[in-house]
Order: sequence, then structure tokens, then C-alpha cells
Amino acid sequence: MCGGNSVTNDQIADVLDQVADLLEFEGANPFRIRAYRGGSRVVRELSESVASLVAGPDRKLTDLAGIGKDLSEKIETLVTTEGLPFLDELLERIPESVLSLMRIPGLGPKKAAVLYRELEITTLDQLRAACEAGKVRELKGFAAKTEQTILAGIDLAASAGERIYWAEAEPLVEALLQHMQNAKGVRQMEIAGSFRRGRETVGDLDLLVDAEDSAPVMDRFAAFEGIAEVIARGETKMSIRLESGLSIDLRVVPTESFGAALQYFTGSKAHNVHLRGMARKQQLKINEYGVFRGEEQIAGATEEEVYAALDLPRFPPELREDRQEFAWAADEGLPELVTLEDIRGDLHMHTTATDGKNSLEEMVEAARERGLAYIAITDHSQRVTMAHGLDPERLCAQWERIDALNADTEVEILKGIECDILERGGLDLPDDVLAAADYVVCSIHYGQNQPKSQITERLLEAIEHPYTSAIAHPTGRLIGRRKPYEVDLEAVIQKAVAEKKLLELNANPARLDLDDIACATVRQSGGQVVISTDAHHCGGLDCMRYGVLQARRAGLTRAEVANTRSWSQMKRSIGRRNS
DNA sequence: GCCGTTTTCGGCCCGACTGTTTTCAGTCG
Repeated sequence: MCGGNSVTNDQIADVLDQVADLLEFEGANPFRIRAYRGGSRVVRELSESVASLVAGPDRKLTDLAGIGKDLSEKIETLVTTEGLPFLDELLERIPESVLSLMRIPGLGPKKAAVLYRELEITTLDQLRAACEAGKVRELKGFAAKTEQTILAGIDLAASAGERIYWAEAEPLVEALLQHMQNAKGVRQMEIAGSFRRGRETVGDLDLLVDAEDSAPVMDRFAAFEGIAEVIARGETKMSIRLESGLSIDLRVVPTESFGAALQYFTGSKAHNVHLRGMARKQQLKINEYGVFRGEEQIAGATEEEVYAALDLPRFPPELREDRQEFAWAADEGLPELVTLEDIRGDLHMHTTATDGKNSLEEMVEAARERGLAYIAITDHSQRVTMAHGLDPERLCAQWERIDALNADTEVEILKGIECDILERGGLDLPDDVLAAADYVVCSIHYGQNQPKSQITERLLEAIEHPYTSAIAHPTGRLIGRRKPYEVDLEAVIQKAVAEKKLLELNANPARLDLDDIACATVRQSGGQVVISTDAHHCGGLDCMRYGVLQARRAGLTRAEVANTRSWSQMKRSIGRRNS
């Protein structure tokens, strides 16, 4: 196993993005810029480490679509020397801080370059001063209005690019749809964009409306609560910004184009670029109004129609990232993604015995209301003193209550424990206690500052332990506000697959601890994920849908999510020694 | 800079809106 502090995929991708930004600022060939951005995306979304790919003899970087001779050489340089001379050359010509100018809405590379060239502006503070002195309006291509826009945008630039959690956007989306329902002449309405694709976070919202007349729809849109400004308003398109800083785009389209527009505005951009490239090869053209052969529109009213015109299935929005979906469509067909209805049990939750807010009985009742067939009660173990973790005696007392409850409830209650992985390694409860549990999920709460190799070793040992069922928080993202611990996730995933133990995808929307890329890795290696809520109160059980959304983005099917099966089926497939 | 079952050169998704313009470039999604 290769350890050490090798360059991560994210770090490589960041460098490629920075090169793209700088090239853009220099006015380089837009397709060259796109190539760098494309390369960045490929690296960032790759489920294996680029560093190990470079080190290994069997595969080449150029095998990856979008990575050619030049990019592969630059990436290899990055991996082996941890630097990139080409980036250094660019930074000699352009101060890094000018890139912050491009974060101002409406200020792109061309205008930013003019500001730098003519006024030697390199920072937002200098730009503000120049605007206030009226120097900017004197530049060619600028005028008083632009100067005003820039000045107003400088404050926004500080927070630009901030994304909100999908779960935070959800109530806003519902309020917006509710509000827009009363607009005159609305025939269909849908939120598109990254929200529809179920991304963990969303940067803005895209509302698509099918209506005969756009004016009343736009008037209604302008009256949405919390609106700070109308950024633009045309015949078919309107943009607003809320006081919270979030912007919402509205598009009004005719019925015969609604499907094409929905497809177009759902994205992702990379998915659409790929799709349009395919269309071009078939002498077709796709835009937000439909699919066209010459002048003739051959599809557009529904998404099914648009995709069918290209001989493609309607991709679930969660898959539209130009990862593998087109290859799947061409070969074995799209996976049938797991749904919330498939989920039969929740295997991680807490009660008032430790740090939960509701009693055992209340959690069972809440699970019954949500139609779950089984749940595991997994309070903390004794080491977690802050949460009043359970020692063997208290745990056994809880299990007696569970036995009694199981006698007359339709929800099967499993005797579980969230057993701590100790700082020195090993588990927090004796083997004879763990052997008597139905379900043991292990996690790290202490010693998170240890070196990566040591944390990894602790997790690997826990996976190997005969009485464990699953590992919670394998990426270390879940640990409060503190910095997540560092871990060799690939090694953990490989081990879990080999030992037939489960990796938990936590459904907490703000702290998903297996991202879609990690899930995809589990999927590719033939492993199993368990989606759990880690609920600390009854309402927390509702989070299951966020976990399902994340699993769908990773392309996970019903069969690849363990808790879609009955408990008796599921426990047979876990490589845990039976007591 | 990437890519190729028409191509190793010449393409590369496509349209709306704004502001500064005398017909369009820049920006955005």
C-alpha cells in the first residue's frame, strides 16, 4: 500500500482550475481553457487517486476522456514534483489576486483584464477606490452604469460562489412553487438546475414555467418574498437575487419546448455538452427549444421525447453529470436507482439513554409511522463520556427493554451499539458483549488528530473485527465543526468490501459522510452501503431521503444498498461472525 | 488543449440579456 503525503485529486484539480482562470484572464483560446476545466473535473470526480494511477505501470492518464498528452504530462509533473512550472510562469505575468475581480457578477475576464491593463487594478479594494473616483467610467467599453454595477457587486463578490445545502434550499423551493402557482396562465412548472439533480449543495435556483404569456408570470416572480433586486428581465428570462444572496433564474417557455428547456436547464453543463456533441454527429441540433433536424422541430415537449430523439433513455436527473451515464446507456442500460420506498430499515439512531432527544419508545413509534420494518438502536458506548455512553451493564438493561418492546410492535427492534474505536486501537466494549448484539456500527470520536496512517489502521482493524457490522463516518466528515480526520478512504473501502462489512452513508444533509464519488468507489468494487440517519430525535428519521438522494447520484441500485432488504436477508450478507 | 467508424486538421453547445454601441461584445448559464 502506498502511503505518504501524495498530492490529492482535489489539489491537482485546483491547480488545473487556477491555470484555466489565468488563461481566461489572458484571453487565451476558449477551447484550451475548456480543456483545462474539463481535465480538472475529470480528476476531481475520479474515484481512484491520480497519484497512484501515475505510480502504477498498468494504466495511463491519457486513457481518461478529456486528458490528452499535454495534460497528462502536466499532471505527472504535479504528482512527482508537487509543482507546475507552467503555473509559475502564468503567475509571473498575472498577480493571483486579479482573479478575485472576476468573482464580481457581470465582470468577466475581458473587462477584468482591461481594469488590470489600464488602471493596474489587482484587488477589490483598489477597484472600489477607482470606481468611487470615477476612473472606471472613462474606460472604453465601460460607462457610469457599469461602474455602478461593479461597485454594488464588490460586496457580493466576497460571498459569491457560496452554496447552500440542498436541504436548506428545499423549503425555499416549496415556498417559491407555492407562490408561483397563483401566477396567471401557468400550465407546468418545475425547478431545474443542481437542485433537481440532487446535488449536496446548490448555488442558485432555476425555475422553469410553461405559460402563454410571460409578463404576468414575471410580475408574480418579482413579488416573491425576500427579494433584494431584479438583476435582469427580458422577454423569456428573468433573474432575481434574494436578500440572503441566493439568486433565482426564471425562464418562461412554450408548451412544445418545455421538455427541452427542462432538460437544458437541469444540466449539468458537462452532460449537456456531451449530449449536444452526440446530436451534432447525427446532424441534429439541440437547444432549449427542442431537437431540430434542419428547421424542423422533431422533439421538445417532454424530456423523454428529447432523449428518445437521440436514441437515449431519459436519464434520472441525479445521473446527469457526464460521468458514466452515457456509457451505461450505450452498454448495459441505466442502473435502476434506489428509491426512498426501497428502504426498509434504519440502522443508526440514538435515544435519551445517551445523547438522543427522544426515548426508545418514541423512536420506535416514529419509525413505525414512517413505515420502517426494522431499526437498530445504536447508542454510544462508554468511552463517549460526554454523551453518557453505555457500559455493558446499561447496554444490557437497554436490550432487556428492547426484548420486551419487540413482543408487541410491528417494527423489529435490533439490539445495536455505536461502538467507539479507541485511540490506541481496538473497540470500546468486550467481545462477549459485542457478540450478543444484533448490529455493531463502529466509529471514531477520539484521537482524531492522529496521523492519517494511524487513523486508517484503527478503521481497518475495526472492519476486520469479527463482531462488527459496519463503519460509520468513514471519511471523518461528521465530527462536529472540528476539522475532519484524515484517512486513506480507498484502503478502508477495499477492506470493507473484502470483509463484507458495510460502509455507512449518513443521511444528515449537512454532513454526508460518504460523498457520491466515495459511493461510486464502493459500487465499483462490489461493496455494500448502508444508508442510515444517525437520528438523535424522531424528526431526524426524515433525513433518510437525503441519503437516498446521494446514493442515487452515485448510481447505486437497490441491490447495492443493504437496508433495502429484510433484516433476515441483510444480516446473512454481512461478513459478521454469528454469536 | 482534446479529439477522430467521414477527419491527424479543424472543428469544439447554444441562446438570452445588458450596456455601450451605431451593429455587437461581454457575460452568464
